[in-house]
Amino acid sequence: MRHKTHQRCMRSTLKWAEVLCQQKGVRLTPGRQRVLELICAQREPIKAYDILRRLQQEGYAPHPPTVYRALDFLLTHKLIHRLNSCNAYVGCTHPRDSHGECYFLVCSSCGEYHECCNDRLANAIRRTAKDNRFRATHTTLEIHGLCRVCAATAKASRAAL
Amino acid sequence: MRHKTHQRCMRSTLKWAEVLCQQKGVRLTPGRQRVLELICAQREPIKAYDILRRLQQEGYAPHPPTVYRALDFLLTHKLIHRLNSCNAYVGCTHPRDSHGECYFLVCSSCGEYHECCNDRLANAIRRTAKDNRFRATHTTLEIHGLCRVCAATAKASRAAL
DNA sequence: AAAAGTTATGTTATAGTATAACACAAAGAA
DNA sequence: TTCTTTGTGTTATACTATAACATAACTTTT
Repeated sequence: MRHKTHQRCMRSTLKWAEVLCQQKGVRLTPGRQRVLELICAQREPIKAYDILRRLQQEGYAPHPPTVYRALDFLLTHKLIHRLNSCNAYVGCTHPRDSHGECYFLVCSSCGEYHECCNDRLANAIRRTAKDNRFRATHTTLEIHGLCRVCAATAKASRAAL
Repeated sequence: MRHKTHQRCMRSTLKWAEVLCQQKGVRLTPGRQRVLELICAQREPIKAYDILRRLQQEGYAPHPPTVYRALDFLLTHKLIHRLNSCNAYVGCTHPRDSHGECYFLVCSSCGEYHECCNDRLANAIRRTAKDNRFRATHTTLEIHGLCRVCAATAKASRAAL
């Protein structure tokens, strides 16, 4: 399967954000949009206070609550996700899809993330919940390790020793 | 499948901690042991600063680093786990087992947690990593929702309306 | 037992993450 | 317009975690 490039996904997310907010009758204010842009411009998860610092560099100097409010809004509408294991935020790479749960691969070396919301995981989670008579509402699944590129690099540098 | 009671698991963890540390030649100091006891005495995840407050009530008044060091030690030796989605710590309910990854069910209503480290989940994660040529090292998996008891209660109270 | 080395704890300070509460402003509805 | 709702500004503070350095306790060697 071919993936869209990160850039294309992210342009698409920004475009989609407008459409979605229009549809839902909620407001994608300049502040919210700018936060979404910053998040989407990165291939790596970004932290709330890093967003804050970027905005300050731009001359727009919000306080923490402003940023967290924008994050809450974007999370609510599933335009971004929060990685609990990193205290960081990522742009959703498939914001148009009917949102089930989102699962993530995160590279410990280069920091890149990749959404991996497949049925096998979803089923395993659903069945685990069922076996425990547990009514699942939300799942955090974050797989850390080395992405294919960094794994290859690591292997090469071990071989060179 | 029958589960051991929480209490029994936890007495077992405390006992095992001594044996394990003996085997590994590391020291289960009074402070570390006390932190482990506090964590194991709870059916719910407990937060670092709650541990701190409890210890202060006991007259032993450590500063945050002391508690976090104890937590690090216990995490390292897999006597406890950290729930990233809660910023909280739980006692391991199967500390003797050769430790693969641990996955959790956490009840949003009563707070109880349950480890659910089954092969289906492990396989789904392994295959997802493989499909993405990702070398996984550590996974956070925390399923939130209602445990069987709270789900039943919720259902009953809806019916009563 | 003394000295030296290692591991653990105490202490101070501070970094990093997030929200409560209230005032004000902007946008939409009556 | 006036009212209502929604969003932002601002201050203050709560919560989570660690760096850095001093001291103490335990181990090993002499």
